[in-house]
Amino acid sequence: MLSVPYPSPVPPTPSEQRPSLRERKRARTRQALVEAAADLFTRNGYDATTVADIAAAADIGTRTFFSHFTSKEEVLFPEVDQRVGAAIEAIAARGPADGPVDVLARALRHPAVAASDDLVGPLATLRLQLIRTVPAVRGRALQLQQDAQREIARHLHAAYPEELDEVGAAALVGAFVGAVGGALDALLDGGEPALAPDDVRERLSRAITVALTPWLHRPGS
Amino acid sequence: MLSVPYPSPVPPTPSEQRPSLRERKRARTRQALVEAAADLFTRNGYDATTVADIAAAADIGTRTFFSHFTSKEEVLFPEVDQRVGAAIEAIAARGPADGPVDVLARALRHPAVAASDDLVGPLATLRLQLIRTVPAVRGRALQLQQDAQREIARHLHAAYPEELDEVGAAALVGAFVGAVGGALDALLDGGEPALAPDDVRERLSRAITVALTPWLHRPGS
DNA sequence: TGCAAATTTGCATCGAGTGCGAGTACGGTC
DNA sequence: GACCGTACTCGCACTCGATGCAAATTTGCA
Repeated sequence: MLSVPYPSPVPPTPSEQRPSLRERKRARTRQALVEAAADLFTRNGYDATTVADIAAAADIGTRTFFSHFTSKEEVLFPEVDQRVGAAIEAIAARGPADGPVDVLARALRHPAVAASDDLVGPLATLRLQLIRTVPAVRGRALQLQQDAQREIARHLHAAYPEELDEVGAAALVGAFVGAVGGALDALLDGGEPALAPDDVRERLSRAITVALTPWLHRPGS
Repeated sequence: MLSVPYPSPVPPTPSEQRPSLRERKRARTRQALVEAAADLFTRNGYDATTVADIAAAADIGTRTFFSHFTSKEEVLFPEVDQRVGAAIEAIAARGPADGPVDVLARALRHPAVAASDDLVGPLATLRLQLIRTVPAVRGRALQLQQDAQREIARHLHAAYPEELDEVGAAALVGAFVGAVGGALDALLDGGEPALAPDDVRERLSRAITVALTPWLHRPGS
């Protein structure tokens, strides 16, 4: 549960300062949208909630919603960047004795599958449930996961330029994420539509164990 | 083109006979939509082509499009079922000496990653290009891939009930598909937006080799 | 020939998402 | 503290994907 220092949006980036009033205000609005959306999705369902509803609940013009999020689904994935960042940090913080597999295994323990977990906050449970029930949300989650994979693969290759070429790194990361994702999917399959955070946490841990066992005994590649 | 004496069973799918006139007609219409869509997407681009355009080009009412395909993206994936079917066949046709890994490796050689390849027909190249450039199409492709994974995992578990439990099978399939997908993604990364079928075929083959190498030497799980 | 089921299609409607342009708030300056 | 450039807000009009509904047409079959 590492916290990233500053969100630093797009503007000139006050290279190491407290965000300006304007930025704080914008962040607050954004947060209000996320919370309003979570509340409405929970109470009325995803499809039954319109963007206009969300904006109204956050006391914001409908049009403004789309200046914070490019689509309705996006509001469910507010902190993707930080997750990928955590995985990349894990790669950077590797020990001299660690091989690619070790590093990846450790990286997955923290930020995990990039979109299916994150058991923190009120969004987490809701998000997981919507991923499993709303096609549009699932599609978006899978896209973000793929983006994260690409990013991680790039860094992994950079960390082990001699052992892993770009394709090999991509294959390895894909195998890891695919294995954990598949296992988690199977484990979640039996559960209720709305799973308790602790239950999810437990199952995720089990999924990672199952998925990684084949590797931990013999370093692939 | 031989005609078979028909005992005329039930309306829903004469499961092993020549399709009825109604069904043939419907299939023809469907095919016309696919071809019209492919043509328009190629010439004008995906976003610039509306569903109404497609329907008009196929000389069909706009509303009817949605009785054949549930969404605009769907028209790019007309034969998913057959692909998954091929993979499942490969599992069913396994030899006595084959382990799960062998079977999967063979299954992937034929229908492959379910959505990123299929190098046959005029749709293939176009589809691959659109998957890489249009978010909506990519999202849909990833969903179909995940569905296929689930299905294959279920069958693999059924084929090896003792060696693989459900979660293990899902993890294994996820690892395979993830590895191939990741490798293919990396290999395609350098290429042009529109890749020649032969090029894609060659790269896919290479991706599978790279992805599967770690397993081929020692059966995981 | 005639009826029941399936298909096609037009029409109305909803909601996501975008371009445009005016209004408003903020940041930095003199 | 007033001033101006810039970023953010937000209403309006509009396009397009998608769905419900019901009438018209076609096919299957007795």
